[in-house]
Amino acid sequence: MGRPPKFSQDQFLDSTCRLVARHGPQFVTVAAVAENLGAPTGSVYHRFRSKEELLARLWLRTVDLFQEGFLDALQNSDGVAAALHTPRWVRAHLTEARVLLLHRREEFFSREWTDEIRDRTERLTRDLDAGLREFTARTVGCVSAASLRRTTFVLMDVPYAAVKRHLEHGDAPPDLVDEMIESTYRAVMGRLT
Amino acid sequence: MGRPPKFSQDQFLDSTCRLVARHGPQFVTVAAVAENLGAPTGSVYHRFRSKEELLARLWLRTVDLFQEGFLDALQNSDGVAAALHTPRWVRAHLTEARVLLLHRREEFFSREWTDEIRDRTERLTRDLDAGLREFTARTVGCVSAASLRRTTFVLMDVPYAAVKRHLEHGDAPPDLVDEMIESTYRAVMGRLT
DNA sequence: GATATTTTAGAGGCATTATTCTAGAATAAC
DNA sequence: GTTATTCTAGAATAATGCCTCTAAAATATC
Repeated sequence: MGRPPKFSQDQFLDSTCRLVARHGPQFVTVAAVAENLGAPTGSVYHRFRSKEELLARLWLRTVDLFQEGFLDALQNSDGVAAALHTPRWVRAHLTEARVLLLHRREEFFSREWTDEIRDRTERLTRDLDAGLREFTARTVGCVSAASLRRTTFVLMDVPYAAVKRHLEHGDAPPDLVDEMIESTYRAVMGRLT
Repeated sequence: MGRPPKFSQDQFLDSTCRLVARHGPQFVTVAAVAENLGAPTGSVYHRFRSKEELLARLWLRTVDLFQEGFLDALQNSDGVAAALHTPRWVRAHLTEARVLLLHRREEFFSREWTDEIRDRTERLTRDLDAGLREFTARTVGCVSAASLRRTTFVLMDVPYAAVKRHLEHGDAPPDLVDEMIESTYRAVMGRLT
């Protein structure tokens, strides 16, 4: 009952996503988010308590989207496929990729000021950590600090580095990127794979 | 002649550097920069036309500091040494490294609004580009788009990625980082070195 | 159709923070 | 010592942008 909503929570998140991808979080204003959607500024506050909550939810939604596929690849494929998940995901989600990979979490929200936001954040880092540990144990054998650092490097840091330069230009990463990621993977992980 | 300055331009830049390293550019206020130095806020405007100029000059000064050593290594050492310049520089300049490597240029200034700022920015990118091209020509032989991308990857992207995770925690990068950078270098550059 | 509820719509208040302004202090040149 | 100059000192001003508030609109329930 009541007047049916014209603008959903997701629509505001989509609008924010576009603006963040284009200009970065610091240049996003509540007025711009609303205008980009043709909504009045006040309507934003019917869906989100504050600008910070809006940005936090955009961040969490985007990490969710990325991480789900990554963890799946980590469990059900070999290491190379998991390492290549990043460039593939980026090609399929250019806008979201710019949001996720060109900015740090602190640009979106500084403290967790709700139980829900805090829980979701913690769950994401815990799941990622667990996935990496499980993969390391299965692939390398031991989960020393060094071996964990090594798998994190080849599965996350290097793919991120390879893709970043292209995202900054607004381009999709070329095939060469996949090739370099794979070479790096084999070099650092050695004969273990 | 005139009253001798109590606070120099560099002192304001140092103060800004500390604050940016700790909290990021978006949380730096002119009042905080001045207070951090024990200066009145108005004095900032005796040295800089605006907050944006202050941040722009900090960025340029920091890039200068990094790039000088990097280009030197690129010309006078082998590729591995050039790739290892990043972790070494980071260890020697932890605060400046957090400024340079945890933030993008756009967080400091968006447009070049002075001839001087524009010229310095352009010179920096031109010098870097020239250095990378020269190195690629000398080491690989040809300077195709692919070979240039490859050298950029192993000399800049990978070292940056390897170091970033540690900088976020405020730690100096461990030796393992150098080892991974070197492995990656040899793997991607192949037998050419 | 009356009422309760939820939303649109957008103007206005309010807080933060960049910038300017005035007064006075410190120094060099004469 | 006087003057011109440059700076400190910090209060006053102005702009930006988050958030709130009131009015009206749209719908479900009775």
